[in-house]
Amino acid sequence: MDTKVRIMETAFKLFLKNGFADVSLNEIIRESDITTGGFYYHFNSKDTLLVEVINKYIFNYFSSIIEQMRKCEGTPKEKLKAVILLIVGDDSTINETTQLCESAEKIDYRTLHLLLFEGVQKYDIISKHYTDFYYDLHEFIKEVIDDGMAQGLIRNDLDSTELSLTIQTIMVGTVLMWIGMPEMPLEKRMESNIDQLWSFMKK
Amino acid sequence: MDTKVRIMETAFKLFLKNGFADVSLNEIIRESDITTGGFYYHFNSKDTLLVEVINKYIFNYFSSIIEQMRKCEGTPKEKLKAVILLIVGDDSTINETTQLCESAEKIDYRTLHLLLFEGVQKYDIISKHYTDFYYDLHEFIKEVIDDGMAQGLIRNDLDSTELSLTIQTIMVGTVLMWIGMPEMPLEKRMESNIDQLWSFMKK
DNA sequence: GATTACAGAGAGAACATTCGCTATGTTTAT
DNA sequence: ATAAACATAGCGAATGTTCTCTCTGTAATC
Repeated sequence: MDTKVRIMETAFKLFLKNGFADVSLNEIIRESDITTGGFYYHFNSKDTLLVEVINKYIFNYFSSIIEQMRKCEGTPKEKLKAVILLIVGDDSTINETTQLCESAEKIDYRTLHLLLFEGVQKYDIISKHYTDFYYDLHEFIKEVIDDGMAQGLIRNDLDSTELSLTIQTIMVGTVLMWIGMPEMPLEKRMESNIDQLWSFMKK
Repeated sequence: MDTKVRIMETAFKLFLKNGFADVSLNEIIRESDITTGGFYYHFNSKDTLLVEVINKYIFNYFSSIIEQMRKCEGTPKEKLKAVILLIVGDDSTINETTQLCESAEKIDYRTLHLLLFEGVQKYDIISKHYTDFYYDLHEFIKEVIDDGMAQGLIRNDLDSTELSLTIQTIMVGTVLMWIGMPEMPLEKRMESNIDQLWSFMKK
C-alpha cells in the first residue's frame, strides 16, 4: 500500500481509538512503521495530516451517504430504513467503492460518530459540514415523505416538514441510543422504531 | 469562593470549551489565579483533578436529572416533556439547588453533551455511567407509559417497552438535532415531536 | 547525476510534576 | 498570657519527559 495512504489510515484508526487530541505524532509514526523524516516528506505538519484525514474519511463519509441515499429505490418505508442503515454503516447497505477504509479491518461506526462529535466541538469546519449533512438529510427525508403523500401511501393531514424532522430525530436518536446502550441490538431497535413510525404515518 | 472549588470550576469550563484532552495544567493554573504549588496542594495530579471534576459535574448532572424526573407531577405528556427539558438544561425546569455551576455564568448544555461524548469515548467510567443513565431513563419512561395506560390515557394495544424505547430515541435524538442544527429552535422542535408522538399514542 | 523516498539525530518549546520554601492561623504547654 | 509546635495554604524555581518539527544524510531509481 502507498505510504501516504498507510499513514493516513493509521492516523485515522488512532483517532478513532483515542480522539483527535490524544494522538501524538510519535504514535502515528511508530504505528505506521515510518520515521520522522518519512512522515515530514509526505506532510508539512501534523495539522496538515489532520485536515487531510478529515477530508478523506469524515467528509467522504457524509457525501457518500448522501449520494447512496439518493440512489435508493423502493417504497418510502424501505427508503427511510436504508438511510438509517447507511448512517450506522451497515455492511450490506454500504457500497464497496465508497468504503471508508482500504485495510481489511472494519471500522466501528459507533466510535466514528463519537469522533465526529469531538470534531464538531473542536473544529469549525467539521461542525459546518455536520450541519450541512443534517440539512441535506432533512431535505431528502422530506422528499421521500412528499412522494409518499403524492402516492397516497402516507397520511396527508400531517405537515411534511414537521414529520420529516421528527423522522430525522428518530434516526439520529437511534445512533445515540446505540452509543448509550451498546448491548441493545441496533437492528431490532431500528426495525421497531420504523414500524411504530410507519403505523403512525401510513394512510 | 473556596480555592479548590474555584480550580475545579475553572477546569470544567475550560474542558467545556476545549475538551478534556486539549486543556493543559498551565492553562488551568493561569485561569484559576493560582500557582503550580498551590494546585498540587489541592490535587495529587492532573488526573485526580479530572476524576473529581467528572464526579462533581458530570455524574451530579445525571443523578440530578434522575432525581428531579422522579419528583415530576402532572399528566404523562407533561412528564415526558419535563424529562427532555431537564436533559437540555432548561432554566425554568432545573432546580436551583442542583445547579451544576456556582458561578454566575450559565453553562451551555449543548457543549456539555459534546464533552460527555468525548468522555464516553475516552473514559470507561463515564461510558459506564452514561449507559446507566440511559437505563434509568428508560425505566422511568416505561413507568410513565404504564401509568398512562392504567389510567386509560394511552393506547394499550402498544407494547410499553417498545414504545418507551421509541420515546427515548426521540428524546436523545432531539439533543442530537440540537447539536447538528443549532439554529433550529429547540423549544419548537420539542413541542412538535411530543405533539406528534402524543397524537400517535393517546387513546 | 538528479530526483524521489525515506532514515534518524537533535533542537527547542511545552508538558506534568517535584521540592524546598514562606506566611498565616491554630492548638497545646507552661 | 505567651511561647513552642504544628497544620494549612500557597509560592515558584527546577526537573525530566514528551512534543512537534528541522535538517542533514543515504540508498534506490530514472
